[in-house]
Amino acid sequence: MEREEFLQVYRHSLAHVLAKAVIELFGKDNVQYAIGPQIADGLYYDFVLPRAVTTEDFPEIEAKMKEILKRKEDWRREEVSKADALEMFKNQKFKVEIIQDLPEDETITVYYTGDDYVDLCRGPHIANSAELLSTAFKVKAVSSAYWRGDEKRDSLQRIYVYAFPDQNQLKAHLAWVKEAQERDHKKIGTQLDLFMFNETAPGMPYWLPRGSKLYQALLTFSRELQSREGYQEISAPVINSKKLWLISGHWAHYQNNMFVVPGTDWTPNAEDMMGAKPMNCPNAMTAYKRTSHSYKELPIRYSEYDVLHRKEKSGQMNGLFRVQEFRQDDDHTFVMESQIESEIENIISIADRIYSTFGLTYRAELSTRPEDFMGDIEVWDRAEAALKRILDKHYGEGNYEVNEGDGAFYGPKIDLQIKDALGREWQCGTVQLDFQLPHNFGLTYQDMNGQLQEPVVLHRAIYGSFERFIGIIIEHFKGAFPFWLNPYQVGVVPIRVEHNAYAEKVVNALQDIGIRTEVDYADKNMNEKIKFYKTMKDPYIVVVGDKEVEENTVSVTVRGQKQQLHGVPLDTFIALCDKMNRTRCKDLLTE
RNA sequence: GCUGAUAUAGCUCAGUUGGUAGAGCGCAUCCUUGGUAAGGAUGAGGUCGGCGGUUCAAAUCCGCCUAUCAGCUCCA
Repeated sequence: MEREEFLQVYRHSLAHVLAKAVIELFGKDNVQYAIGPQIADGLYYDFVLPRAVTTEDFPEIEAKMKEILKRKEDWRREEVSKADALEMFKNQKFKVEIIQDLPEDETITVYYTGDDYVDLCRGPHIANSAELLSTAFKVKAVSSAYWRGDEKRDSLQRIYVYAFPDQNQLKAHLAWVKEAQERDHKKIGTQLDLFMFNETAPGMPYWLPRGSKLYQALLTFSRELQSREGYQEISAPVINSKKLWLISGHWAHYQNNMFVVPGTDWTPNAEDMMGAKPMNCPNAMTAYKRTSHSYKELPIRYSEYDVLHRKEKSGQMNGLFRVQEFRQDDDHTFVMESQIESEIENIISIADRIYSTFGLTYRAELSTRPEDFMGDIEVWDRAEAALKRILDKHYGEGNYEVNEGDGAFYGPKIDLQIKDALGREWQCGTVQLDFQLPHNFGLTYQDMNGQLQEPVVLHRAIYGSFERFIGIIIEHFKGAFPFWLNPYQVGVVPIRVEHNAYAEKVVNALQDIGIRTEVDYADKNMNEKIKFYKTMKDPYIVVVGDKEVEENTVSVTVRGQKQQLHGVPLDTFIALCDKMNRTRCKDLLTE
């Protein structure tokens, strides 16, 4: 905790130093300074400046900050009235706005750093700049940000600074950043030939032969698990006419994010216009509605892996993390209100099994009723209470976050944030209750008294989207995937062409039990073959030559290990692969 | 969409103040018949993201467009 306080005070104080440095570099009358909070790895400050700051300015800014610290100026706290504060900052539009938003009787504090720089601030701060001399900082980046995060308001230049208590911690952090860059899934994706993009389809990945195999392995895993839990897979049209989107509400609320197909006469907004689906829900409702349902059938779980399209604003795309075409491991479960709790419990247990297979831990977040909610408040209350019971039971009270008022207008939700090997968090899984869509589509079931009731719909995804999830696990595993997931699981290397026949026997035996195997029969140096499979991070590379042919064995090189296993009986190796494949274990077994 | 940046061979990148392109890896052919991450030789491959402009001359300077990256905002 002491370290936390230290970071807060120092980083926050450094933000003032950054602002002071920028003002000195650009001239007091040329700078509007907005706000400068501390963040996870340092701080930032937002400015309006006469020109764009570039990376070439960074050393100068750093030098100026150091120079300011060396002046060892005293920091002075002063309390001022609102009127005084407004007068004091009359040329600073953002400060004026902040002050105006404060209550009339609020005591406003300002901090002086030396006599020539003052900033509106709650504090606390250091007493003298000398206290910052031992800290380590480095300008990280500059980017634009909107005033108060609103794209309709002023665009500001945000200068980010890494800040740590000492050089070693800064160095360690920079090393971490470098590690993250090396794990970049776009880079590894190219190296391993998993996927690509083309200018003609922005944000729509091409899955290449190797990437496709990985994709299919994830799909198979999901299908296996879910079919055992009573999920029934369906597939539905990718484009539907406007009629459907009017019922679901997407035409009114989501049209900007939809790829729209004009009708036969190309008239805008004509009745025969169609839209590519951004979500599976409306078609799942349609499938449910095809017939009448009894309470005895519920829950009905329609899982779906269809391709979805969502139009993004340019500048929003980011490798596989944010795309315009993707597939979710989606499901819509139709339940009675009384079944919500047990159904969600089951979903969480599936999520546990999926995430733990990858060695990913996660954290749950509950989002509750927003102000503009729709439906019956009592149903909301009961549903939220049920969700809390599940979360308390599963994670323990207080071991999950609650975002009050952050739910969707149609129902509360639980989001699952997974944590990767570098400690970064990603939102993947989501479980959302929906009281609205069943109503819009007029869905019903007959209860035991023969009365028509409206089912509740549960939307859920565990990987989230395959695309994003693959991006995450590429970085999590740094491209060295577990055996069951790797595009090719075994690479076979015959030493000379005379060994091709035996190699073929090995390949066939592996393929017979469903092991994805590649082999190079070409008449070339074995080192080249091994090198390629190593580059591709194949978990096992099997070399066969005279000795292996004679003894019916294989020589195995295990990914990430120096020594090889010689004279492994072929049957033993096959059994090993089979075991690893079936158990989906994370580590590569050697015996 | 906004701010900044980038776009040269399949990949990773050079290309100095404007004088129409290079390297390494990869690929092809031949030699080497190899026991675990680069054996040797030769060769193919680029209208320098697209369209305009300035200039005797543009990968290089200017404008517009497209895509991508770092962020902001939003999201799976």
